[in-house]
Amino acid sequence: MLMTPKYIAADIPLFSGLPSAVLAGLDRAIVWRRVRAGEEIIDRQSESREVFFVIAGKVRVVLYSVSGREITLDDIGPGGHFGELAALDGEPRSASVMAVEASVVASLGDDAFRRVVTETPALALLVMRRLASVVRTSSGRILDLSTLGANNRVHAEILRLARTATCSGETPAISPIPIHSDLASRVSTTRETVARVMSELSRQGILKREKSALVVLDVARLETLVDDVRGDL
Amino acid sequence: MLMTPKYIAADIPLFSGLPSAVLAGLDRAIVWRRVRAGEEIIDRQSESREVFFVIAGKVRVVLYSVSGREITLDDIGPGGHFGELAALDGEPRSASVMAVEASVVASLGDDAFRRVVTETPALALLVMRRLASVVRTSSGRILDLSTLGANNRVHAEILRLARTATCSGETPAISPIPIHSDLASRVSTTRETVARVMSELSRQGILKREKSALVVLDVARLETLVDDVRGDL
DNA sequence: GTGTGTTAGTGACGTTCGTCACTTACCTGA
DNA sequence: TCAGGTAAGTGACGAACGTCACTAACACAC
Repeated sequence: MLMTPKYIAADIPLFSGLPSAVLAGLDRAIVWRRVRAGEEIIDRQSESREVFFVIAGKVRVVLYSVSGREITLDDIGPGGHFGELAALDGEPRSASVMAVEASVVASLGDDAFRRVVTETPALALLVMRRLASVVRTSSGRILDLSTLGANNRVHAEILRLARTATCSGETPAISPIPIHSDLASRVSTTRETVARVMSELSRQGILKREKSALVVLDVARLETLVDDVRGDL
Repeated sequence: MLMTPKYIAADIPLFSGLPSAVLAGLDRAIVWRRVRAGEEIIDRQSESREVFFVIAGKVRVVLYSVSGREITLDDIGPGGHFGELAALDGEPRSASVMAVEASVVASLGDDAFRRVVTETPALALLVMRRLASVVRTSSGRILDLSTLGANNRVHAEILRLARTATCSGETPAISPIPIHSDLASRVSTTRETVARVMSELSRQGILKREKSALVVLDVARLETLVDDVRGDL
């Protein structure tokens, strides 16, 4: 679904600092696209090499097991980019990406991407930092998968959500309420396990499901649930 | 354990193509070090920021669970480097690194590293590609941890070892025989599980433990063991 | 030889959690 | 208001596998 170019290269935060000559070149190379919720942007087994930039909306990086089970690696919002791996090393796509909401994305061919990145040291550094951050989260996830049981991974994930949702010392309200199956896909377990863990947390008075938010009543107790088992192993 | 500088910056493959003026500068900044087998090079909770280059020997990147359980992320040999994450983004170390063999490593401060990387586009590209490759292996591992049971992860790992050990169509011999607990740490299971899987494979005539090598007698059957369960999930 | 240390191999047991099979609760549109 | 679709909650069951507790095999030292 192509678009009349309402957007320009300067709208991509990663490129915002570039000299206007470079931006002009990029404008010619960038393809803008509007995608519907659920639409696939990168297919794991495609031969494409472009880099994508999220302007609006939200996309999800997923892995599929042969059986069709879905593993969520990351969600990327406005200002983020994805697809650099194939553009950098020329290998096949390592994951699939789909829009979770209606989104606007820009795409840039691999050659153009490598050129602009190598020409602009500051940009190269940004890309490297983004890669570094992906490596860090991946390592964290490997650690979780290796040392925590499924229940505790759910605990840990709720804790993460609570921490990012909360403004300051207030009792955190996670909103909108995450879909259980999404949560399950993020921590590599099943919908049922997530439901059971949440029931149990409610029963213990740690969590409360309200109309439109998940309220974490007792963060401290949730923390000990995670840490204890980490230590017990 | 410092050394008299028997080595120079040009001995680091990553830097081999640099102009000699840059190399001279690096020579002044690089610290050479000889480490004994088992010695720790990076401690996860240290504040250091240097990048290290492996000249000789072998180092292992590991994560420790709070309980002390060890998770191997990667082994790095001559020509490889590690420690870029902290040097790039200034965050704390994400993993610990120790020498598995007596090794020679070079280290470069984070400022100097960022400078030389941003000054040299080709170098930036190499670093990005290395990061990309780390992301790819991490994703693969997350997939394995999420979709494969412990037994099948051992199968998959033996298969990987067999594939890299074999020259061409011959029956692959893995040598030296990997230590069970090392293998276990790489696929996040226990020593006991590895031993049991190997016994079972021997019983089925797929694997044979010889004097100084592990011979994979039936690669095809090993492959189906992995793929079947990937599909069955 | 005998001692000490590391690596392997294996049996028994119990927990965890994925799977299956339902029921229930919403929401939205006709 | 009823249908149909999606999300959530829960019970029962069983396999997988981590843990514990040994024994066995081999090495190197003295």
